[in-house]
Parts: sequence; structure tokens; C-alpha cells
Amino acid sequence: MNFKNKVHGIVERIPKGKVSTYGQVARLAGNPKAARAVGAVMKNNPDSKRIPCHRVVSSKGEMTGYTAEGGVKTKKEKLLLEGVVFNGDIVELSRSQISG
DNA sequence: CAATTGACGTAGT
DNA sequence: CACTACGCCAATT
Repeated sequence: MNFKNKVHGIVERIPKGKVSTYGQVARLAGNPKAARAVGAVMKNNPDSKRIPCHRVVSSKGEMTGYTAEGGVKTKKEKLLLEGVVFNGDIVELSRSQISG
């Protein structure tokens, strides 16, 4: 099982209306320090229909990257539609992060 | 194969 | 809280 393959399964597990962090995914993937690598895997994003990469944010709840359509702008909109709680331009991890 | 890059995270000031 | 510095991993060139 490759790292990216693990990440795929984990990101798929992210429920609607909730978000996870790169560090969280990296940790579940088995590499607590591979947060950065998670971003690389997201960028690869082989199945955008199956992998809700937009539900992954930074440890502070700030949205970064999202090379897909619209960029971070659409990313915020999507999370907002899903019911994710926002605090200005930052996600309330205390209320929307998994296991929180 | 070696060097560089990048959707990150933590610690110190 | 804002900024700087360092470490880490995987993908790309």
C-alpha cells in the first residue's frame, strides 16, 4: 500500500459537513510528518469525483492551494454549501474538524 | 539518479 | 497574533 493510496482512502472517509487537516490525514496515513506530501497527493488528485480534496485544509483551518477550478475561492464556497462552519475566511476546526 | 519544488507543521522571537 | 527559521515527505524536472 503506497502512501498516496492510503491518503486516497482516508480523504474519501471525510464525511460531508466536516473537514480534515493535512496533518490529520498524514497521521492516519501512517506518516505524521508527511502533511506536505498529502498536499502533493491532493494535487495529483486522480479522482476528483471520489476524493473530496476540498474537505482538506491546513492545521489552522486556513485554505491553501486547490489548483482545481475556481481555486481557494470555490473551495470555500463548496465547504460552505456542505455546511462547514466558517469564521471569516477560516474554518472552525473546533466545530468542523473530524474527531473534534 | 540528483536537485528542486510545494495544497504543511512546529518552535522561537 | 505576526513573522522567521527549520524539518519532513512525495512528486516533478
